[in-house]
Amino acid sequence: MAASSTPGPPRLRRTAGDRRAQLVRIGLELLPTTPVQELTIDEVARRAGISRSLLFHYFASKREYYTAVTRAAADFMLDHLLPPPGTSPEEQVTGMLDRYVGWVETFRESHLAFVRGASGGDPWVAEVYQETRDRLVEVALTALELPDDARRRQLVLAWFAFTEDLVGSWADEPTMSRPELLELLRDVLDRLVR
Amino acid sequence: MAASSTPGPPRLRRTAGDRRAQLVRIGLELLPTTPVQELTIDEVARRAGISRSLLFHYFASKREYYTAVTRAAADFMLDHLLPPPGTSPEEQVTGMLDRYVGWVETFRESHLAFVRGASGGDPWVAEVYQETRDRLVEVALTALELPDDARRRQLVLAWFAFTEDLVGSWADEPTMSRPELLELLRDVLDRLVR
DNA sequence: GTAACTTGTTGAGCGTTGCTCAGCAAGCCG
DNA sequence: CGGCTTGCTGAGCAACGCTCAACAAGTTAC
Repeated sequence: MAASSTPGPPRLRRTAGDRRAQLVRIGLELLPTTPVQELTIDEVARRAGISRSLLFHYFASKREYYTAVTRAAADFMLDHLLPPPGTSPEEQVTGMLDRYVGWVETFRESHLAFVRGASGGDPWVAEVYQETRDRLVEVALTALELPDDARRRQLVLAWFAFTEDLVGSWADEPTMSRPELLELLRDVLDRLVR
Repeated sequence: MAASSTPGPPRLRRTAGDRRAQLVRIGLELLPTTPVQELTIDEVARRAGISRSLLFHYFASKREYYTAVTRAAADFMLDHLLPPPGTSPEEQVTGMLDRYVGWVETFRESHLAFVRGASGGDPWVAEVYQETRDRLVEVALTALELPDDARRRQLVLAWFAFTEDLVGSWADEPTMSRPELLELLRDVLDRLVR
């Protein structure tokens, strides 16, 4: 009734790809302020200007939706961190470390949201996160020119946890200079894997 | 109607304290299998053999309930980890480390659930977790006989993240002996705070 | 013993949210 | 024009958090 008397904005019809991309993008925009799993379908649909039902047309469940959002966030981060081709191993390590600190400084909220969402209990999200970390460990060990055994993997992964935590609190309250921080992190890593 | 024809178990009336304790205990039992925030009032009430309404009589909201459960879990862990009075500083440090590794080995699932719930997005739960860690940092720095400045705090907290991660994956796949693990952790901590 | 009072306890019901389904409507082809 | 695909919606269900008025099991006062 209201619809026929108030035509409203002309119904916009998008291609499947466009719509999916838009929905994921909205999820990414909401990430900094909302834990992934607490994104409400209602809110996302409202922002996209579509009905709840349509979202379920593209994502079979809420979980599938926020997993897609998480994956997009992970890919975004990987793109930012992975070393450009053709750099020396040493440059790769220092470069990644530097970019990682920069990343946390710049996308503080988003990064926290990602890390949190990851350990926040949902196995699907955790898996995406684990894949991302595994990928980074692989790249790091290659750049360090060290063999990739189980023990070293564990140590580098734990060092990631250390780094995430330290850079996070350091960004809140800088208790040392940026170069000092980078050197400390690098130093801990070196001692661990050798 | 059904109630009058089927008297069922005689309605048990408990004191307020008993009831609260029972509800928190049920929450703790559910913790290993369920992220705190996903505990459903229905499930808890069903296990306690009471109506949903009664739970809301004791806890004003679901959040208040699972925060109480989290706090109980944190207290439980602190009781286990804190050094007994009258031990030397050195014994305190090694003892806590040893007990912590044992803790993760024994209560693997529960501990993961606690850590996860903590970083899982809810500020209230995160606060309980932060208080717990702060408390541990304080004790650790005292035992190490080192001053308690902002920088050292950050480093010890980050070392906790490192330790949690490493002990967790080590428990899954032991890539070194237990004494080696303890020595490595202690070594990293020593180097960091000195 | 019973009336008054406190308080542990419940059932009915509301609003929100994840999810389903039957069907409308916009573009494309014959 | 008729038929087809497919983006899209509205109504509605089930589960969940939460409220509220009222009941009933103990306890105290007379």
